[in-house]
Amino acid sequence: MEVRRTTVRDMRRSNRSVILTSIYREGPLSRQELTVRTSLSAASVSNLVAELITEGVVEEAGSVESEGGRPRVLLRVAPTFRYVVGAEVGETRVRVELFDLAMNVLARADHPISSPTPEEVVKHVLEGLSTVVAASGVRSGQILGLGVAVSGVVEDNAVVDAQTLGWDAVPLAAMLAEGTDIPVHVDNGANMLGQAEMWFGAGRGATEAVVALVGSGVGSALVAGGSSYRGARSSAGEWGHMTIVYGGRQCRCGALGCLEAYVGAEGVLDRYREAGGLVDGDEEAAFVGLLASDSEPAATIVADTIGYLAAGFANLVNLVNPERIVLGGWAGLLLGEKYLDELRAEVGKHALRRPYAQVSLVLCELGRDAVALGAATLPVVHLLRNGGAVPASR
Amino acid sequence: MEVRRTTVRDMRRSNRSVILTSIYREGPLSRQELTVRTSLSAASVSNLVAELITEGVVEEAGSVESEGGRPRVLLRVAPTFRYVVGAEVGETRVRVELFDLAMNVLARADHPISSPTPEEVVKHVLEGLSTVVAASGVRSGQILGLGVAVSGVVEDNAVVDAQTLGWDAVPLAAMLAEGTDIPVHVDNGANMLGQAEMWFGAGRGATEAVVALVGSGVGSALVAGGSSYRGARSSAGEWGHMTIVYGGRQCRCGALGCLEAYVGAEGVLDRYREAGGLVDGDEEAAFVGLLASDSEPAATIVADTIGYLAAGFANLVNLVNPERIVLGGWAGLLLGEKYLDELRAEVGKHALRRPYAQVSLVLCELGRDAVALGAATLPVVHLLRNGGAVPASR
DNA sequence: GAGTCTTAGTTCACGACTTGGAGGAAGGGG
DNA sequence: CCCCTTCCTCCAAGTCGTGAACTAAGACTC
Repeated sequence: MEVRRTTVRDMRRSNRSVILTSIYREGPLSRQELTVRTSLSAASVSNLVAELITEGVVEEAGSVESEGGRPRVLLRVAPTFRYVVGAEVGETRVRVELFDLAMNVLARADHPISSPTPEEVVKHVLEGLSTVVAASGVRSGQILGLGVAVSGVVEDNAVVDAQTLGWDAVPLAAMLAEGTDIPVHVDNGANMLGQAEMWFGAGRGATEAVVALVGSGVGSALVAGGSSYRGARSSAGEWGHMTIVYGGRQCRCGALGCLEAYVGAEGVLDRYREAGGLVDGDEEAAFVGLLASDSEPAATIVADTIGYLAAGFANLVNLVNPERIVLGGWAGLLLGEKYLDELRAEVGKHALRRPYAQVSLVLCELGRDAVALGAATLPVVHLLRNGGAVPASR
Repeated sequence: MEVRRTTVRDMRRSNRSVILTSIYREGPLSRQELTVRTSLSAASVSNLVAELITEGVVEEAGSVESEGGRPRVLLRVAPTFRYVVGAEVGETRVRVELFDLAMNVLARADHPISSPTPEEVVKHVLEGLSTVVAASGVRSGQILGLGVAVSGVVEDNAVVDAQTLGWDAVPLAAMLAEGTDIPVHVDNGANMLGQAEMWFGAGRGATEAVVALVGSGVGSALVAGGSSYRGARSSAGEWGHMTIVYGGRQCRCGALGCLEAYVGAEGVLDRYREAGGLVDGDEEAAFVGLLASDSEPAATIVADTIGYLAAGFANLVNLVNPERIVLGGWAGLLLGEKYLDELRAEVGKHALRRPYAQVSLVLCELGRDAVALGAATLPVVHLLRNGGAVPASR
């Protein structure tokens, strides 16, 4: 129950946002189609669109024949109106990518990092930013914002606690802002990958969904009402540390029986090793080996993993009743590519009939490099929400 | 990312709603306080309040001295502007209560029911409605709406699937609407109890919360952003059938290892019985007996129950990061009254440090009779959302 | 190739809205 | 009785979406 006043200005902004969002999300549209979709009057659509065109946010893009009369003029968000930058901060590298508003990659920069201290990361992100700006030839005033994805809990768009990086209350947004004039947004990596899948991948069209990521660790992004759910203090979605075997295996979080300890790649390989399986090479190679093996212990471990993972999904299905679950993460994809049907069937054994019948389980479509893409959508979300108004500064 | 146009009429309605909601939820307020809270201009507050007073929704309620100048006139929602009715449909009885807008009970009617067929329930709800209307002397045109709480999944405010009642796709709202002119709202019982706790009980002030109900079965109401989260098709919150012991005890839902099979009163007593405990009397008496017993098996069972329940809470804490968990349900209250501290400590063992530090675990304050109260808030929510505009009909 | 039909988009007067500022109302203090 | 402070209301100004009338732009007809 939100309580916010509305002024006549808010109305204008809101309607600009409605129009701009429709054009952006639902491809080129004519004014006439906009009046239908938004239920605004033709007069208002015309008026608002004219304003957006004057400002350069929207442009005409050919026309399409109508049903016998004057052709409809198609409108799209001008891809080169502004540009956005997305950065992915991993444990071993920083990747920075620059996109136009149609989310075409115009430039990319990767930096390996040795020790992921905040200072190091800030330095590499800023260097990457300079690199992609220079490489793309985009003037920095044309850049709408920099979205940064970090694997940790991000509160208030700014402060990061990341156990894997050893960070505690790092004011990353503020640190980055010291080195650039471009507006900075920071968010959690899993949420950003989820965001990318929801906008451009397997989540398109869904409003209630879960993007489940299974890699070495296990996490998820919850999507409620079309946008990511953050909980009270931004740490919602910690699906990997859900207790699934009470009193079971020790998890690296310290608790017993977490889902991650059973279906995270590390946990799976540990179980395989204990069952007498042969684990060699790096984690990913070993995981592939496990899936390829037709030995008896391998089959058991894989079957068990599917069972545990299905129970984890079922818990999501029961608790949040999503319309779609999108499985991703490198281990999740490897498993899913081979055993998606088994997984679906197994979820049915653990979930309640009704919500199970309403959910579809699908695989991520974008691959694991979409994190920077997701991060780059942060400034775009901002733009759409503001109805295309860009900060007056600079 | 919602897309809805805004007109100048919406603006008015929205601002009326903001003012009315503030007055309703934050007690008597003066116009001056309203300008501060809503950030509307004094002129608009005055204008809107005048309108609300003319219509009778709001009334002046004394004045309070200001800081040296003209005293502030307090405003409140007129308790007798309209009335609301809440109904609780249980397996063995139907309870109907009539409230004024201040949620004082003016009349109550209970009907035992033998076989909870839809027809029977509809009949008893309508009879209860007549009874409370007659007993209270309220004209039926003054009744804003009838909220009905059913223990089952309620889609679109209307259609009910309830396994415990043996109902499948029962159009309860439509059936009730045939027997009365009063607008009917139907929702899930757990959500309604949660709603009551959020507005008038242990949930006040929280916006991200979970109301966990432990009785013979186990369920919950998820609250996100101040209102109940329903998921894709209204069945969110099925916390009881979360797998918590993979491959564990058989649950009545058919799956293995559900939380309900361990912490639902029925499951607890089954475990007690298997451990050699003495279970007699009805379920509730037996449960009280278990808690009162100082035998060795009883102590073990209770300790285990606390452990399982804590793991269930921890899963909620990790996944949805609530600021508050409110424990209710008759068994939950019995357990909580005696072992709340142990429960809190145990949750810490299963949950991640960060979200655990952000959540508070408290007991329900309203008792189990608050379901009808919660149901009666449905029409009130409607009224507040519409800014006090009542349907013109009748 | 002029006229006509159909659909798309635009212009404009109108009513509804919020707002800032001026002014009135209501109490206390000298 | 006057002045001060604070709360509240009235009014002119500015903004916005809307419906109706109007223009634009193709296709179709004869």
